[in-house]
Amino acid sequence: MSNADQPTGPTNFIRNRIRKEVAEGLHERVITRFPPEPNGFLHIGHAKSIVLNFAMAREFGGYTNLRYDDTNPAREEQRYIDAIREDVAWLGFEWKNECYTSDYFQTLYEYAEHLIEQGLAYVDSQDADTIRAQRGTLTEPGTPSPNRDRGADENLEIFRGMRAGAYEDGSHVLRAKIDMAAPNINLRDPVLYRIRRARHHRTGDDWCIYPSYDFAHGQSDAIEHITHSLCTLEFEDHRPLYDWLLDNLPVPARPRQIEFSRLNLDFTVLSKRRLNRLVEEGYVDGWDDPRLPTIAGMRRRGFTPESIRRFCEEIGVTKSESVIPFGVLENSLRNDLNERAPRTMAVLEPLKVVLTNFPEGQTEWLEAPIHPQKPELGTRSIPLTREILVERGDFMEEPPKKFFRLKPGGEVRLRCAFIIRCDKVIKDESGNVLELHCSFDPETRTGQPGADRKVKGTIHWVSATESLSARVRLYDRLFNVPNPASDKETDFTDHLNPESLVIMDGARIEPHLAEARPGDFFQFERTGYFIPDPAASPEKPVFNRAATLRDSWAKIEKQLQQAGKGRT
RNA sequence: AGGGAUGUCGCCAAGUUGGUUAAGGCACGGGAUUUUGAUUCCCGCAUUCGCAGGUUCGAAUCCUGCCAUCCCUGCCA
Repeated sequence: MSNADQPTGPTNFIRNRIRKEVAEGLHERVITRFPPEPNGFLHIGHAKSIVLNFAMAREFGGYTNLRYDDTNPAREEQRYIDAIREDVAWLGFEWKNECYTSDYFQTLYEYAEHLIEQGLAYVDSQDADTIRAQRGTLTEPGTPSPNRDRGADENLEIFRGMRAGAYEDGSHVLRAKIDMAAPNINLRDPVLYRIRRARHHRTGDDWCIYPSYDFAHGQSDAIEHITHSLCTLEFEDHRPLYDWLLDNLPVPARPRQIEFSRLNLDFTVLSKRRLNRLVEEGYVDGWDDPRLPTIAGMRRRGFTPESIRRFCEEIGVTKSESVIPFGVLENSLRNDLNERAPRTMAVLEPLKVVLTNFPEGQTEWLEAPIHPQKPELGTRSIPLTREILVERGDFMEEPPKKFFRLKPGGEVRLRCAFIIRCDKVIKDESGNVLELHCSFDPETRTGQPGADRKVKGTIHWVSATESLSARVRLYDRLFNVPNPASDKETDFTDHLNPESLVIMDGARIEPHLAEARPGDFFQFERTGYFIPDPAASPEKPVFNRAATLRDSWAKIEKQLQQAGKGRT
């Protein structure tokens, strides 16, 4: 899998700008970077950034680096690095270099000394609270630190002492000397370095001072000769600082930062903080829970890399904040899997049907197409027996109008088999339907001349004796409100959907599904797209539902219900 | 004394050197095909571009003012 097998996406302001710059000869090639902080798993919002970064570089003859932005050892871990690497690769992208901001710690340190020597940075020996209080407010300017005019030599001496470990955590910071009255708060002498005795996952105890994001990011971009540093809108205010640092440091290249709006999806959360809480507090089963919008979760849910990439291209890249309906994501999966998924039948909530005119003890093997629109994909064999199972929901004793499935005295087609008529409903003493007695019409058997007789409905089924039992996990949206994080009064976890996971242990599947392996995907006809769970085994098949099929009957049913309510 | 952004159909989003009929996708409504109420296929869906003025033969595109929303006061990224 290479970066190149993606089609060029629709036009957007970044692509247009780069195209123009390239046309003007500003760049020989475009080099981008994807810079996650390894403090959590990647989610669909990151995918948007990944797709953008790789697309721009690919389109303009360059490459993309994967750069771990690891400047805060207190929050970063190796396991996240590994997960991120796996996810980017799984999405289908090949980065040129695997980089770490920590690779540049020495250079960054030298840049800091350079700034001090130029009189553009100073050591502040006040505590965090004091510095915060002096920063001013949104409408009032800050006040200068008493250390602001410390001489370069003294600054250098203390800074070297900081690096050497001579001082306590928090006793000094290095600050840029810009403008305490700047309307942009990021320019009010931002902190560049802090003392932090924490073991770094890569550099160990080599350093006890660490650069801030602002001091690290632009310089790292320059070191890697990144031409376009694409990031999200909240960094827009940082761009003047990004530029100030690059303008005042002897960097080897001059990258430009361009901001775009981050992805929002309804009925879920896309902040690492909240995702982390869901995982840490046990609301979900780890970072790869299929209900999570993490790449790992979506992979386990059954999303394909293709569908995620397509989604990211469909939604576009702009600077306006937008919320994409979750259904758009599901749709891109459906579009992909509709083309590629082999068809099979599974009955989630079985109801026994006895075919009274079918010989007892006989198993007949039928050939069913793997894909109705693609006969070249061949057929599969499915066993038919006297006793079969159909979906409980496909039978109604007193159906509403337009119910085209099984009802007493009614006819329906068994997919890939023949038309049956419901002759008798067997119930227990409390009125629960136990089984149905049906007779089939041999003339209508698939392949027979009578097979084209029309009936309104076709239902799926499985042999009662030859099918396999399986566990099926049905996933639904994690939250029951469109924007769970919007409400300031309640915690977002209050909006968790209690039915986001429904486990069906009595499902029955076609026998060939015993051979299903991780990486396979299927359409269970009429019910949805499913994949084998990685934890499943041939002895105990488990399937996860990635998405339902579009269901216009559900829509009609809803309308009927509402119409009924309206009348009373 | 604030600064930075954004506002085109229910949701995304093209379109911005002003040029006449405002792409496309999703959703929605209608119809056809269908042994998945799936898929596929037709048709419909903004006299209008946050609002109000102005410039112009002509404005979503230029100017002025206003309104709404988002981001910024971590030694997080």
